[in-house]
Amino acid sequence: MNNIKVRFAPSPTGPLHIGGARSALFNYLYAQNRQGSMVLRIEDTDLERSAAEYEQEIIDSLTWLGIRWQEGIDVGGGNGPYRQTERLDNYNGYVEKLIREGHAYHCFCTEEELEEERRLLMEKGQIVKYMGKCRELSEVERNAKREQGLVPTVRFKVEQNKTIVVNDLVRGKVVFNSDEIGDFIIVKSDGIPTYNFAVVLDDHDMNITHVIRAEEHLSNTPRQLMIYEALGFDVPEFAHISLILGSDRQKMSKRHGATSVVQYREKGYLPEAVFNFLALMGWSPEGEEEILSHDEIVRQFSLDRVAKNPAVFDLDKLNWLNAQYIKKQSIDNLGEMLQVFLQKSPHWDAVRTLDDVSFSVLIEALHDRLVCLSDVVEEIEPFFAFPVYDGEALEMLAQEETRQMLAAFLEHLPDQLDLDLARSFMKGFPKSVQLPGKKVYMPLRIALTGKRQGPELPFLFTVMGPKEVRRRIGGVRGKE
RNA sequence: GGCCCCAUGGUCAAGCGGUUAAGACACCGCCCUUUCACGGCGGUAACUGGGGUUCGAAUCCCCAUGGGGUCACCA
Repeated sequence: MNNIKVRFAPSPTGPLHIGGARSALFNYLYAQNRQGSMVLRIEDTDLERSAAEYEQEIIDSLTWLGIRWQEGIDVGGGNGPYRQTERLDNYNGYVEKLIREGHAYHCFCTEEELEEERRLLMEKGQIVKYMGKCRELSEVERNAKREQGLVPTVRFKVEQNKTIVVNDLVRGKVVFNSDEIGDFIIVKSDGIPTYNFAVVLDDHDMNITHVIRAEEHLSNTPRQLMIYEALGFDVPEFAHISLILGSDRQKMSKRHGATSVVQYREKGYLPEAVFNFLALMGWSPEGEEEILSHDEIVRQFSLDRVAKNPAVFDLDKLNWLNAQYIKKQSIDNLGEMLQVFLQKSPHWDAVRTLDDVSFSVLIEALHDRLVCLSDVVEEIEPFFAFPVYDGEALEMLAQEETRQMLAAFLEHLPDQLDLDLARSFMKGFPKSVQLPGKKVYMPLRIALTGKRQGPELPFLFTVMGPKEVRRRIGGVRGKE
């Protein structure tokens, strides 16, 4: 055990996003690979948008994915509390220190004033930033403002013309100049610290050694670095991983379809598949094998192999991976996993009354056909839905040849069927009626299901049982 | 718009000065299968452009172009 410590620090303003999950995953993988630990911290300083229910949902999503942490909101640890709104007392000392040492000051500018300033700068084509109106306010002036009822924010005083270098583990040196950055707010007028401030304090107080987060935070990093310096903190390592984009190369958002982890969970994606898939978004293993177990990914993970370019979310590939993971499941296991989806089927009553053997056969028939678990609802249709015949189907069934074949079939069909029996029977039947397979299989399939495609006939027979098979074929023959 | 990041097939990506420029998904074809799917085999398809550096550049540098991010009392 070394002292490597990472954190995932979501704000509970919505369900866990695919991109957030990927950030969490990379943190987790890095920590696991290096025998370090991980912290889950909730950044809920946006009182407006944060909601308690999302906190639990995020925890559930991470847990579902198989991501674990050693310290955090739900498991505790020696650096708590892990919810920023519960850490307010921790921040005060730092604010006072910054003000005392001239690194920060109270600002009484109103929203309207700030907006006006921005508008003016925009018009003049200058850099839009806070110009430091309240920077040199005297104590007398400040008291006057307070008496007017103005509640101040606290701004960090940005030293001008300083070069700030972010040493990024995936991007290398990234250079910024402080002139582009205006004095920024570190404590809001409601007394709550802003993200850029709280994140530094918490990462420091929690002994975070590696900050692995999405690239959208890269431009914020110089601000944070200035705070680290003003407070005399050691700076952690940074790694900014690029974003996940939608198919139109824009940042993933709701209009790109399912973007939250729960949505994939509900659709019936396996956590192992999503885990594997997310790992492959921006990271690549050394070998050619891309289907990798949790342990294998942990073993191989390294920030050196994290790509710098953004990645378009590839649903096709996720689908393929998920199908692969489904195929790996044993029949029993798959049957178990399918229960909750099966219950949503209109044929649930029929499914639940199946005996164990027939149920296994049903699952075996579906095993290689499912992309995600929810597909099962559609895939079991041929087994249970009463056939509906279209014109083409009726035409085939009306042929004399077909009618005779079906009559013969009914005669030969055993009264007891298991999968092996059904297979051998189907293999031998065409010969026994001296017909080519072509004249037998497709008409039978159509008679039974009304469809030209679907599971193999022996599966159909076995799950339906001889009685139901007779009933359906009898029904067809009744149609004159 | 300023600043920052990025740039290899449709997508994910390997490559880190000398390769016939991997592999995966998707797509197409063939095979297996008297259905569809699964599976097997094969195929189409890429270094954004222009300048340098170098004996030699997908790899290094510069510019252009394109895409993305960020400039909040959001994180």
